[in-house]
Amino acid sequence: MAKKFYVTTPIYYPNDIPHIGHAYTTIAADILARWHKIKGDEVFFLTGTDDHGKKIAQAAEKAGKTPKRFTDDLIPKFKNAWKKLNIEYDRFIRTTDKDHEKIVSEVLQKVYDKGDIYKGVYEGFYCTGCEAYYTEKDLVDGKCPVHKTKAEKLKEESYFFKLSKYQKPLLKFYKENPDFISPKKRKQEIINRVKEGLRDLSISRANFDWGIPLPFDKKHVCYVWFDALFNYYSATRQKGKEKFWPADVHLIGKDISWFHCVYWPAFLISAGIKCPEKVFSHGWWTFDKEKISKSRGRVINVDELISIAGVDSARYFLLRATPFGDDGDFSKEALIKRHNGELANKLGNLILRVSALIEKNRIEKTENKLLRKLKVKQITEFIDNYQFDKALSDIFSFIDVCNEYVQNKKLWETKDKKVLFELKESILKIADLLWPFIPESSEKIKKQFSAKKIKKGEILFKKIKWKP
RNA sequence: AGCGAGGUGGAGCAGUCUGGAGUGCUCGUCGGGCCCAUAACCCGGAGGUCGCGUGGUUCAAAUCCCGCCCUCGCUACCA
Repeated sequence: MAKKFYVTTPIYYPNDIPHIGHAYTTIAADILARWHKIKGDEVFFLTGTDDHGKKIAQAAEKAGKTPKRFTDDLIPKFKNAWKKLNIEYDRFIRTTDKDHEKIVSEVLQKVYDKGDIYKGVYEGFYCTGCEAYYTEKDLVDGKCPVHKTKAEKLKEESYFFKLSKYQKPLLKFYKENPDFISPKKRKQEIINRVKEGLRDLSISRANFDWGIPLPFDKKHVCYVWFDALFNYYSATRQKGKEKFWPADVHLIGKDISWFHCVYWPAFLISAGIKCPEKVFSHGWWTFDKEKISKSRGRVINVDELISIAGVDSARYFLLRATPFGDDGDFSKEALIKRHNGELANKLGNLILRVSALIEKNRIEKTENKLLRKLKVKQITEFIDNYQFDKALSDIFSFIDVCNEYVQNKKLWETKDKKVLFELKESILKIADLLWPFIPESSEKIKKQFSAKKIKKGEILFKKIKWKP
């Protein structure tokens, strides 16, 4: 029987422009999904948007639209970005989807009945200019960081989730599931903070209505995290999808690891639902060594990312340049260097020279000794352990071996049919392994090299001229 | 301040968990080869006291332990 594999990205905030950060998580999820498809697993890959919340309601009002209409208009931006990046997700969920709203409502009731939700008072510092609450530490000398006006301390009725009650169950859960928080370096960070104690969490608001109403008090709507996190679960309550829960991995940016590693399992334990297998937090990209900042224009959006060297090169670069989980630096120069040096000079060149030689000569079936030098087992292990950079490094080492092989065997003189066969088969294997990373190019290579008559093809990766 | 991560030839990394000659990779640089191929490919060289203490453990430390310096990240209702 086929194994199941369920991978998710966070649900993104629809008012954003899809940028390198969104793309990174989503590409990684796509790679994992494709990888498991190759292995023959039954795969479910979920992404989507978080449509609720006060900020959206306000932005919609400004635009003169209903919140629903406003978000409807924003969704294509994300769907198009994923299409351009060759992301093959199975479902695009929105927190406004009816099935999701129904599940959240049911779970809220369940957790309420259990006694884990109580009515309390939320205190915060309110800035009229922002029409938003700040925590004390956000304020600068008691003033709003944006408007520099004095923030008012306000109290508001709110429902709270008894997070404090789950400190011990969470610590127990982490102990019993040592790989739940990944990579390792995030684990101790989270555990130490949980050990310091947990405060109950406000999960409702009564001063706006763009959200899911609490089933036991319709004056309140569910506040962001409770609503948003459950998307991962509600997507599996559809007919035929039940078997996918619990998720095999939630891919997230390290900024939201606290919510996924603490709130999320606490909610699930309370609701009596199984917890996901793993939450993997990847690192952040800086841009030319500077922190990405929207206000200073230091952000790479998806269109820019693709325009530099194409989709496959962008996908390749993001996963090759930095260990998944560490921070990385993005620059146009670094991307072009990888594109030229690795995809064009090594892989592209190999494809071209071998296809040209085969076109002019013939191949003859033989035992493939060359292929033994490809460390398939090692590469498999790397990908299964989210070490994409190392997997790619090993695949490209084998490409080097192939280029050496052509050279050492002086193929253009000997025209050895058996050696050409070995190369052909090896290239097909390389294409298979690279498919999750660079699907478009991989499919072209496979088509070219499995044809009856192999011909010298188009250049796959054109070199890009670059002057720093 | 607390917690976490990192400091390896000119640049970027791997190697550290499970100690074994400073090993490896990419870029750059110098020299050679080849001409099938995208001025691509292949071979070889130069270049590092592996942040510091000339600290501890050990036959042996980039790797384990201690101290210090520097850089970066996280510190909760903010998606």
